[in-house]
Amino acid sequence: MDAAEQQVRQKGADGFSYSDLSTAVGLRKASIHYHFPAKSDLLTAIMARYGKRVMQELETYGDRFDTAEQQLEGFVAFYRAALQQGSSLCLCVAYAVNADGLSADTRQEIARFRAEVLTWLQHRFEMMQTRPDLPGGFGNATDAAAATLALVEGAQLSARIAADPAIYDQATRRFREQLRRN
Amino acid sequence: MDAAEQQVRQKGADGFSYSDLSTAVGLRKASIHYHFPAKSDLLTAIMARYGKRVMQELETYGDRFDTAEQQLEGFVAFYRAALQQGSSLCLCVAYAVNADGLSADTRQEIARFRAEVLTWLQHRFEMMQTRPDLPGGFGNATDAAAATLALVEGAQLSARIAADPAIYDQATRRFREQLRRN
DNA sequence: GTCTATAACTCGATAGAC
DNA sequence: GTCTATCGAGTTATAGAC
Repeated sequence: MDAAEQQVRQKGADGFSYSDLSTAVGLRKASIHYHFPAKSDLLTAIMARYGKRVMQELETYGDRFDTAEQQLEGFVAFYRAALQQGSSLCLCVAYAVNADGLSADTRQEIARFRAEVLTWLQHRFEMMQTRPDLPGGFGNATDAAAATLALVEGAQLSARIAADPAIYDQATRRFREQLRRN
Repeated sequence: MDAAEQQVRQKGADGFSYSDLSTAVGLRKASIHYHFPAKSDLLTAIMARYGKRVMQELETYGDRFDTAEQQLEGFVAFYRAALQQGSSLCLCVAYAVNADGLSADTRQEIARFRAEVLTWLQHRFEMMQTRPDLPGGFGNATDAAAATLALVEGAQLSARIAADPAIYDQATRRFREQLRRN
């Protein structure tokens, strides 16, 4: 599953085959079909595991960072780390383009993960709203959550197309500065 | 090429075949190969035509809108219109996921287009900077341009995954309000 | 320019031995 | 659980008649 996740995030759901995976893990195609009979089973399993892992990571930010601003900074940094050398994307971004070619199960897993991330983001923006003395207003918390997720995912895409992770930093700089100003 | 562009924006570069295209345009596969010998030729031609068309559209905004703010609002609306029913993406977003599977020519065409769009955006933010009396500061113009492109492309992705164009409006609302406040 | 026909290959998936 | 072998379908691309 590690190998499969890597392949999806680098080349998309349609961009790798059981044959590619076979050489990557040193097993034959048929052996992989034993564990994941259909490719959609594999794609769904990867997405479920990915979502669980990411949310577990985000939940630790409450302990590791004092303020909502720092937690949001951590969020931006986490998506930056996912870029690696500029070749890897967040899994649901990698899935997005071929969305209608995915199974209903996979799509549902994607939707569930995105809803959880949006809720997480929204809570952080709500925490900031309870302190109206702060300079950097981010407006409605739900809108701010949607905008933030779009920004980091769009920044990942930009960095990927340019094959330059620094593009991610550039696209998110303004937002990060706004957090620090608070 | 209209049919091919539509297919790419709906299903990605790897998500359609000459066979699909064949039924869409009422010609046989071999006839399409006559015009575009290799698929990469077709993908490059589509990207070049798309980039030219979009930039021509953006250039008209100077006449149609008085202020930089209005032109940027037009930009956000243009990317919203590209979404259609939530099924269609900006062409370079559709290309992005499978970026390393594309030919060097296609990648170069994508890079050229993105550079032109970023320059266009940057100029609008620079126009706004010359009026420091305005409330909504967008910071460094180059950063703002990168952030804006990332935002609208990320918003397209979010709307697409959710199969709901309204998500695009939500993710871009804050930015549009900031423009109107100027 | 468009067609039929087909080459050469890869895809996801299965059968059955071990 | 992993293997060899293979099926049927789909893929890009080409040859050659019209």
